[in-house]
Amino acid sequence: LLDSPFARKLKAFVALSDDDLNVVSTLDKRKRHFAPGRDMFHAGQTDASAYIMATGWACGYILLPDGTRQITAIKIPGDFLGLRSITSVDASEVRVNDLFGAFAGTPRLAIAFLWAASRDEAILVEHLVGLGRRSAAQRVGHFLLELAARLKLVGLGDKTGYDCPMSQYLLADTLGLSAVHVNRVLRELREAGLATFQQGRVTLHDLPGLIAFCDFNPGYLDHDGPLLK
Amino acid sequence: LLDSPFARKLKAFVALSDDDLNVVSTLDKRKRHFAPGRDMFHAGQTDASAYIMATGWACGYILLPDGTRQITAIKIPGDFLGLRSITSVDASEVRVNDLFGAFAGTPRLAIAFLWAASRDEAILVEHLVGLGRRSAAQRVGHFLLELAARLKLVGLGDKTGYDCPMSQYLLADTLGLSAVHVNRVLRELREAGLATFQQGRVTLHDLPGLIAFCDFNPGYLDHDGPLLK
DNA sequence: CGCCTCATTGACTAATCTCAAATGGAGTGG
DNA sequence: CCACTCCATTTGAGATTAGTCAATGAGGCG
Repeated sequence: LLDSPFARKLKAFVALSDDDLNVVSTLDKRKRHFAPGRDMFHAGQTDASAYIMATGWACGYILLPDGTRQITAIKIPGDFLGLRSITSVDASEVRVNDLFGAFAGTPRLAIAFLWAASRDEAILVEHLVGLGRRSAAQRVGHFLLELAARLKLVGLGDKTGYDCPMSQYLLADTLGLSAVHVNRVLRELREAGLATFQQGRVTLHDLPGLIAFCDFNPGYLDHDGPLLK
Repeated sequence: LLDSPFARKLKAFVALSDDDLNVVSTLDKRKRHFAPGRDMFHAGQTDASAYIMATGWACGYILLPDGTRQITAIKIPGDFLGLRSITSVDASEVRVNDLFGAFAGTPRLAIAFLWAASRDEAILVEHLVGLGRRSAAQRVGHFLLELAARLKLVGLGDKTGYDCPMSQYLLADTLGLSAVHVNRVLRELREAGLATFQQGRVTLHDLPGLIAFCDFNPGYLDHDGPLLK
């Protein structure tokens, strides 16, 4: 339990005592399972619960009246969320009251949560920048690199790459592109020897090259924090 | 003081007692002034202060190595921020410790701050959706409508429109477009009789028409809250 | 006046989307 | 095992959107 993805992530950036970690593990009590494609939350739902992902991937999204979809966040194990599952997801339900209770006794834990929230916002901002000002190829590459870094932090993936359950359609709706164009860009990256996205597996063939190509700066993923904002 | 834009905004969504409002006004003590174009914060700066805007406009932005800029947020009076000023800005500096002190005695105030933070995130998400899935014209119109709603909440603007100090370049960097294209889109909106953006003034000639055209749903600006996330 | 910045417009280019079709694997029922 | 369907991927061709480059005005300001 002390080695859950969530605890792993917090430990990487906020010094937590064994007592703090024990409190974290008590939050992990109420386990729930979600089938692939199932909605964990609905828009506007004011629920007194949230979830910490243990296994699986999930995304948050908005549907527009013309039928298009924009994915607003991709969540992996260790992330805090209220979203929709992509793959089969195991998550711990956390009641708001439990959370406040946990904070009362362990202030460092509150700081860790604030740090995590601040990081989530930084990720959101980085996606905004990508949608606004990066080319399709840079956007795709940047996203693949971000996922690699986030997964590594919770102990997933390896030197060569990582497993990624997203279809090219999901990638398209995440990056504001058409699925057709995502496919073409992936081919470009593959032919340039930078990265491969195939059969549920992302392989980073030329990490330094890809980082240079996308102007990827991981600072936003391991920032100092938490900032107040 | 009880009628500052910030208090006004909070009051609109969270029931605050006179005591709560008095605590709010104590936060407004440390007034500061920022000249147009001046940076109030620098990237990555881990400062123990934040600001509440009283007058003026500000924006947050990221500069990319190729010289382009993406504006990540536009802030108006009543907003909470750490950013850059567009016009001359008056703001109250708030120390983190003061904030925690204020929360300790007035829990409803903490809820109000959480609500405001949650609303800021909803605005960010809506911009993300716009960049990813809306046409240039819808994006521009949607943004003009959002500003109208946000300004109205803090008592700025009127039935016909509002004053807006943004240049078309700033609008372009906010919406992920080129300044030239922003100009063209504004002309379209003008010729369609929907809205005018000229001489620092936004005039909404056909509000229902513009709302329909942009699929503007203000729900994200006055959501129930605060949600946990 | 001379020098800015911002707004405006035209002509052309480039990026991305849409439509359409072909491919290929995974499951399903016979 | 085979035929069939479903879904994701792949590719091509042409249309559309938005960007780039370039030039001209219009207004503010020393």
